[in-house]
Amino acid sequence: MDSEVSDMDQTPAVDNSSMEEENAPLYCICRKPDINCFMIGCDSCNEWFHGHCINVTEKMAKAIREWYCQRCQEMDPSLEIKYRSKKNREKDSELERAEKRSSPPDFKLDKRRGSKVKRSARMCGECEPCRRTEDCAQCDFCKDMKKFGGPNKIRQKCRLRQCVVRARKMLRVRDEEFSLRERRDNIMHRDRRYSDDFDGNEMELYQQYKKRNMTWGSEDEEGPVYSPVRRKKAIKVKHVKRREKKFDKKKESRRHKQKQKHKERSRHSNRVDGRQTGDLHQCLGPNCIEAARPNSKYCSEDCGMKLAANSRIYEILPQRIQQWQQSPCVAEEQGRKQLERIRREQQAARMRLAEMERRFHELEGIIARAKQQVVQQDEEVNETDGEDTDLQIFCVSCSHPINPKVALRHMERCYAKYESQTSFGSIFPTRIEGATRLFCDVYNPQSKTYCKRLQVLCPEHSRDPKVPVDEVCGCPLVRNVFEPTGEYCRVSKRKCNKHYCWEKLRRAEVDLERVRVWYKLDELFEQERNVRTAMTNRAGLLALMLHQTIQHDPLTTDLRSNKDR
DNA sequence: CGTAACGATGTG
DNA sequence: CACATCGTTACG
Repeated sequence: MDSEVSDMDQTPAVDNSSMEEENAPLYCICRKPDINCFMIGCDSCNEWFHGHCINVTEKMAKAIREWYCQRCQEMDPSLEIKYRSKKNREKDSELERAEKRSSPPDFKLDKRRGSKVKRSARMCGECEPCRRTEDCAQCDFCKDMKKFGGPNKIRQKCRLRQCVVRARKMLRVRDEEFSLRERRDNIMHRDRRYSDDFDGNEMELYQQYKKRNMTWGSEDEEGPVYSPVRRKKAIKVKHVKRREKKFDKKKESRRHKQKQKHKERSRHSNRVDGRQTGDLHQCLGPNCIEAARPNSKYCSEDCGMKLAANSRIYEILPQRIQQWQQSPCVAEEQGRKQLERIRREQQAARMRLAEMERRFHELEGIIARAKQQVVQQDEEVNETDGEDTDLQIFCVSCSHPINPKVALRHMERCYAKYESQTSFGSIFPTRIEGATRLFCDVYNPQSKTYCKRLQVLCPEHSRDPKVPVDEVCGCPLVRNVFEPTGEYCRVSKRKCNKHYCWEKLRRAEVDLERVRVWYKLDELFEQERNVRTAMTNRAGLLALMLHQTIQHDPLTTDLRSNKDR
């Protein structure tokens, strides 16, 4: 009997290794998990069987009303497979389909045997948790339930009622709640029971099933029993879509897992090798004759320190320092060059910054002067350039058609409207010394951020000031786009559509450039710091001890000859 | 990989 | 229809 069981275990093992879930519930004579194929349940023992293992097709099952497995029939010869009458077949088939053929084995109340315990894909029906009927009211899942005043967000069965065998591991009782040992014992015990459950002459049965294959007839061109291709064909339609996805994913992850396993294995073996060779050695300490401690090269810490001081610091280090000083350091040279370059760029950036600051003040001057202009009334006549009225413009923000005359004004406002609906912040306030009016920097207590728009351009935190009636536009007029004429637009600011918000835009232009230069400076500073750290760390104690430069004399050693040989 | 959340679905 | 609880998914 024992030998038979082990034989039985071996047969499916061929395939088991490739099945991803070690803990998936096993079914059928083949003791394999639910593999997405058509399955039929025994109405006596409630075990589920893969259709192809026992040569029952989905079509055939339609005609079956009650079905009993080989083993049950042998134990109780009165059990007979019952078929539907042709009349009822059509009617009942829909109903029965759900119960009989669902895969994985769906809910099934064991009414016939009088037991109240359910068996399902997630319930073995026999373990203590499965038999338990009351919720503990203590675990997180219970506390989530409505009846215990919870929000019903988790919606899982009480931890104490999660099946030991089939429930997903994460749902079972948490480790803290049971001592580890206790749990391990439980599981082992239960696993035994389960395989015992199916210990009968399974090999024999299997052979018999195989022999009987012909008697069932094979109308559904059932191929070889273990062909994976055929298995796919038999997947129950209802769940196919979802499950196929899952399958693909699992395949992926399995491949991944194998890789990981391999890595782990090799790492592990390395470690073991290293350890085992150092079994009982003499302490490596200078002049020490004691045995080394296990897992150490020395008999004591003292010896380790002594050796380090003697051989490493007093002997190796001076040599290394000498060696280091003998050859010129290429990296050092490169570092110096980089520093030079960085400094040059910094210089340039500072100049640019100064230039921008000058432009900044210049612009403010221009604006101040412009404000002193007086509004010229007769300009309004010239302003009526009605020749373009049939031209249509669409706002870039809201895409509404707008009058070209007010286009600038509209788009500016429209943009501001949308822009102020979003935030653009950082958790740090700006700290640039000596810079005036750059970032908005308004603090938002909700998101705990400081606004990082340009101050002049931030519609969220600053509104354009209301224009007094008598204010002049004052935009410096130009000829051929770039040549300033020295004159200013003298239309009333409220009416000037040509130069809408010109101060704002000009300021933004300057500020943007200033920000860019600051960024550049920041970047350069970072680079400088990196290069400097690299240079100071070079030829440090640790580096000297860890690395050494081998001096190849170019005259006597030809590196290539070594390789070519 | 575990957790939280939630739609889906079977049950009473 | 409410409830129980499953399977899936987004997320950290």
